[in-house]
Amino acid sequence: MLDARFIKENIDTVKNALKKRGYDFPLSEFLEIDEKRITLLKEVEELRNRRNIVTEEIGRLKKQKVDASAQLDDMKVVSDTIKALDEKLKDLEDETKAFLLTIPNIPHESVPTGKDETENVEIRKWGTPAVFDFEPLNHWDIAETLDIIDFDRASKIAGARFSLMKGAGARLERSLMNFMLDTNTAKGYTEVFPPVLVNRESMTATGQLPKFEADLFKISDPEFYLVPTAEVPVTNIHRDEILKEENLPLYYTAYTPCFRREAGSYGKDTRGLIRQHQFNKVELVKFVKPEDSYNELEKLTADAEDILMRLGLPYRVVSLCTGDIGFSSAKTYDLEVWLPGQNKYREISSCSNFGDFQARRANIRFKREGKKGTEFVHTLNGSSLAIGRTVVAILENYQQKDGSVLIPEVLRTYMGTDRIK
RNA sequence: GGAGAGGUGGCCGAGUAGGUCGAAGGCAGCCGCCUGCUAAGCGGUUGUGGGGGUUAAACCUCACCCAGGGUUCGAAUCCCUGCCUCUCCGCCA
Repeated sequence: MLDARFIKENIDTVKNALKKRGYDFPLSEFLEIDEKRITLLKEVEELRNRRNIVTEEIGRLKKQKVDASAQLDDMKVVSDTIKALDEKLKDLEDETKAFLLTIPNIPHESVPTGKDETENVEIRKWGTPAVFDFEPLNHWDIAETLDIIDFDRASKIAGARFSLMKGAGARLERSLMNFMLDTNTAKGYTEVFPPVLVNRESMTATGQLPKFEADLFKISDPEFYLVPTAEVPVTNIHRDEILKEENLPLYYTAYTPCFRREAGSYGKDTRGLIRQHQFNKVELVKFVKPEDSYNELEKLTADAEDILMRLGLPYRVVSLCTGDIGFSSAKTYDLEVWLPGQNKYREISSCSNFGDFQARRANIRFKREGKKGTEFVHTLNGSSLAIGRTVVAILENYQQKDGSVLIPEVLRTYMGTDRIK
């Protein structure tokens, strides 16, 4: 969420930023409503002030047993007026709030301008895609041969876009979880294991709601949303809190399953593990001081990259352009891992700095020592990594001519073997 | 699922026959004083958000005693709804 006052004072900046994103908002309409709101607010407050004064007087008069019926009658009218104006005011407040909640974040100046994913900019590459002396297979073919993922039975149990990991496949999934969490906690991230059903407020705080309801699984009676990423519950850990400066930055890492409707992706990645309704992910989340957030984004991205390096998986880092970054994000780096089965790089992690956008929605502030007042923190997060896609990458990059798959060094103690065959 | 109790400031904890309560008191924190140092003691001070105001302050004002409604000239205090916490019974991994 952007600050209403910031919008008012920087109308052109906001307009341009949103245009770069491909959004066109009736900002002047917003300003009009907001101005009405302020005018009405002043009016109501003045009436309240008067009521407070007279009401006090009535108290005094009554105590002295003096007749106060004139004041009483007066205030009855004033109170009715306040009530009426309050209703109007609430409408205007709701309107401005609803408006603010649907305006995306302003991209950072370093974000490349572009209309869609074709204009994202490659920042760096790591590793060299292996050269195979045979035709590399897709991960689902490898998995079928090794009997470690059962897609047919998964669709019997649940439906399309679900998977049943089995034997070494299930173990690989679990090994990756543990490897990632262990690596992250060794770097100072605090491990948390949060709820994966959350309330509406939490989804609104991180920006999934109100705009992207269609992407979410929801249950009713009682109402809960299934988290599409650990970002949601972990960022909400500190919702409505005032943090101490000395405690910043805060680093968290969390494993959670993630649930996504994948509405509108019919026909895309229908086979295999790439796009599932339920997948596992280890996430990194940071709460930092505003002046540190872009440096922290680089460090967070490096921490996510480190997982890929340790696994020996070739990847590249892409800076998403203004037309492709997410709604809440001010800047995003995607990590794309090399997939021999598809002969291309595919997203495996997304690392973002949200600036104060989520913090304002979630009301997460901090207090500087010796300064009065509070400021919003900056929030960041990134996957380290999406586990399903990491399984895909390992199967495809480490496949051998005989159909077996080598296990990356760092996973062998977790897997209890150096090869799946 | 059934039966009860409760939600007040950073924390503890007063305050319910409605009025001068943003809220006693204590603790913690901050600033002074005192003291050889520390402790104790003494005095003062310390919430958040909005609107206005100022170069910036000061300052003025509105709101906030879980949340949302209601009654009333006036609500932390009364009524309703919701959320959360706790205790007992039942059920359950």
